[in-house]
Parts: sequence; structure tokens; C-alpha cells
Amino acid sequence: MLNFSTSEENYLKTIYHLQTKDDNVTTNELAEKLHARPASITDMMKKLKTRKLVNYQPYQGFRLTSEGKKIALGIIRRHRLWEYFLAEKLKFNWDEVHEVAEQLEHVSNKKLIDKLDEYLDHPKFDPHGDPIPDINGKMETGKQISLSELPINKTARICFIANQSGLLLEHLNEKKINIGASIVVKRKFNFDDSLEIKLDNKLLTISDQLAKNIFVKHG
Amino acid sequence: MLNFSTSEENYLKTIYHLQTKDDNVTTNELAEKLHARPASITDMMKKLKTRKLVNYQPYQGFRLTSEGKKIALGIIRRHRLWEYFLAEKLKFNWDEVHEVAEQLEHVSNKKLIDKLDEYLDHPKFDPHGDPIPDINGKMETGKQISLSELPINKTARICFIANQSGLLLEHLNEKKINIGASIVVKRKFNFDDSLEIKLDNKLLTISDQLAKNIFVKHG
DNA sequence: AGTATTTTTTAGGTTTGTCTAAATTTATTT
DNA sequence: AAATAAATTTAGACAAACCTAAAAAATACT
Repeated sequence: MLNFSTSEENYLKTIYHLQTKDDNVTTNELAEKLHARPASITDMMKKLKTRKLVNYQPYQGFRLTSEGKKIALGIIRRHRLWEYFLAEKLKFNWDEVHEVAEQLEHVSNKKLIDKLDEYLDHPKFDPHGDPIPDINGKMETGKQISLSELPINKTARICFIANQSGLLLEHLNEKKINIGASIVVKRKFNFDDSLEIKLDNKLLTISDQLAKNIFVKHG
Repeated sequence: MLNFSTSEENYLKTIYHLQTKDDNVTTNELAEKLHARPASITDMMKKLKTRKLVNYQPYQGFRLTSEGKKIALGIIRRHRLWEYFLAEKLKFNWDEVHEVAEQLEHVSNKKLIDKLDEYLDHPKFDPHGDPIPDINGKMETGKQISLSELPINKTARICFIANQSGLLLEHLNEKKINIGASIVVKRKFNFDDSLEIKLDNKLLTISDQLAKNIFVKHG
């Protein structure tokens, strides 16, 4: 396993993310995301091309090679595992974990990450609801939607709570609504858009306001 | 709180360690420890001097200023907390933690370290038995000695197991001898140098061979 | 199609942290 | 105390990763 600089890793990770939206990534796009100048991007693309991590032809944009994708998924795995650790174990707020994980993700030691994964019990989603790649780079793909958009009788899994205010979290705690739980919408009430949902074989009614803050993935 | 590069941090940390042995640190000493050339050390000393982290006069060696010492203790705190985390939570072997902690120690986020410290329950010693500086840079100072050198009836705390072989660890587990435990030697048997010790208010007899692998600190 | 605009690349420079080789200072030896 | 050896510093170079300004290519516009 080769080693990459923090800078190279940030490029690979960011290209990966941009690639899922647009197939082809452009110099300016990447420059903006990385808060760097276009000239710097060109420099790095030449370098990553010689390392066979991106396909790049001058003026034509670029995309990751399959090797580049593999590396990027490894970085994303580290980032999201650390985010999960920070939120779950160290009790960081949901909106504080990203910044710290940006640093931790560059500590590259395979054994560390695999043991961390094991310690955390192989979590499938990070605190933002984004899927965590497993040891082989595989992850859940289902698009994330708000619970209020979930069609009736489709089973889904809670993967993300948008608003992390104390009040909302307390409310969720009380109703025992947790990330990872399986959920089905049984009825929708048009009067106030409240929902009747099934969770752990129990029926609950929740407000539209709450449903909008609960994000789920089809399962 | 200013920020330091990984390189600067490694210099500060290493000077700190060398300083506890020799009061004055020399260019060649530091070069050897850091696997760098003497010329590089001189360069960095000039830089650290302008930042008021070391006292340095050409050809005269150097030592940390009190500010430099404060920074160094912060880095050592991070290093040892991560070592503890790796051994205690992720079940790394005692002899594998240093290398990984060398990387983790440079992730600088005060909140991260303080929350980690709290999560680990403010450990006082790392898996090598070295004391962990607290949030103010204070740490246990007592010299570490082998249990076989501990005078009779002096209370001490176990802080380090030298030999981490499976057999020894099993043996310690069986006798419930753990790092952090309070221990007193009640009798020494000259025949085979075995010891009668008091641990958790129970009396045990242990061999000299075992006692030599158990390190303790007064207090 | 021809011009203007935007995007991207090239050329050359800067900073950080390293290096080698030569010069200088300090220490040791006779 | 002079000569030799060892330690340290200076001078000049280099790679990585960035930058600015200018040039070149691609795109958009009348």
C-alpha cells in the first residue's frame, strides 16, 4: 500500500465527491472546492496522472481511475469512521465532527482504521447520515430522503437527523427514534401533514416538522 | 493558541525528552534522534528561537523556553493519551501503539484531546508506564522502578509491564494484577528472591522473574 | 465566421523543511 | 600553544505545494 500526502488525499477525496454529481470534473470546480487557484489544480493533476490516479487530458477535465477511486473510498471511510467515533463516543455535536475528522482522516494506518471500525461495531452511516464504506470500499447507495417524502408502506432506515438542537434530540430520545432504526410510514394525515409510522413494531404519530428533520434511506 | 507544523512539533517534543537527561541539548544529539542532518537542526533552531520557543546561541546548544516546554507537554499529552486509547480501547499491543500515536499526536484540536481525556477517564499513565500530562501540563514525577527494587512497606502504583508476552499477560490477568493498582511489598524471601505483596488487601506471593517485569512508581 | 469571454495551462516565484559541501568555531591532544 | 579533530554553522540546492501574471485553448456571442 503506497502512501499519499495530505494534499494528494484531499484532491482525491474532493474529486470523488464532485464526480458523483458531474461525471467529468473541471479545473475551476475543483479549485473552488479546495480553496486553491486553478493553476495549482493543473499542477496536481499532472502529478496524479503520472501516479495513474486520475485520467486527465489538458483542457478536457478529469476523473479518477479505478485505482484513484479505491484510494478515495479509503479516505472517505476513515473520515466517516472518525466522525462516527467523535459523535458516538466523545459526544461531539453533529456539526462539530467534520472539521476534526478532516485532520484525523489523514492518519493512515490500516490496522488503526480496521480496529476502530471493529470497536465502533462496523457502523453503516456517519452522523450526517452518509454511508461509511466498508473494508472493501462497498457502501450503502440508496438516496437519502426526508421522512416526509417517504412513500407509504416503504421500509426505510433512519440515517440522519438534520437539526441537532437539544429539544429535538430529547424528543427523539423520548420516542426512542434512533439512527439505524427501521421505519415505515403507514398513514399520512392531510390536515397537518402528520404521519403515522411503525417503528419497532409500535405505531407512533409524529408531526411534519419532526418528519422533515428525519432522513432515511430505502432499505 | 498558535499552531505549529508537524516538523516543529517533533523538534519541540524531542528537545523536551533530551532535556530531561542532559540539561543542555546539542545539535548532534538532536540530529541523531530526529534522523536529520545537523544543518537542518541549526535551521530549525533559528526558527524556533524567533518564535521564542527555545533559547539558542550559536555553538552553545539550546533548551526550551517555558513557552516551548508548555507546547512540548501538550504534544506529549496528546501522544500518551492516544497510546492509552489505542491499547485500552482498540486493543493494540503495547509495542504497536507508539508508531500510530506519532501520527495522531499532530492532530491539534484542544476540544478533541480534552474530550478524549474525559472519555478515557483521565488516565495517569500510558501503556509504557510513562505519566500523561494533565490539561495544565502537570504529571506524576516519581521515578519508575521495578517491583523487585521496591523497598518493603512502601506503597506504590503499578504503571508499566515490561514484557508483554501472552504468557505473562495471562499470568497477570489470573492474579488480577493490573496497571494502576496500588501495591506494597510485605516480605522478601532470600532463597529465590520471591516476594509477598499486598494487592487489593489480599496477600500474594510472586516470583522474582515476574517482579522484575512489573514497574511501579512511589506514591 | 470572427470577436470577445471564460477556462485552463504555462512560466516563473515563494515558503517550508530538508539536503550536501564548505567554512568556521570549539574541543582535544601532543 | 600549536595542530588536529570534532561539532556546528553557512551557503547554496532541491522537492512539494502553493502562488501571480501572462499565454493559449475552448466556448459563447453577435
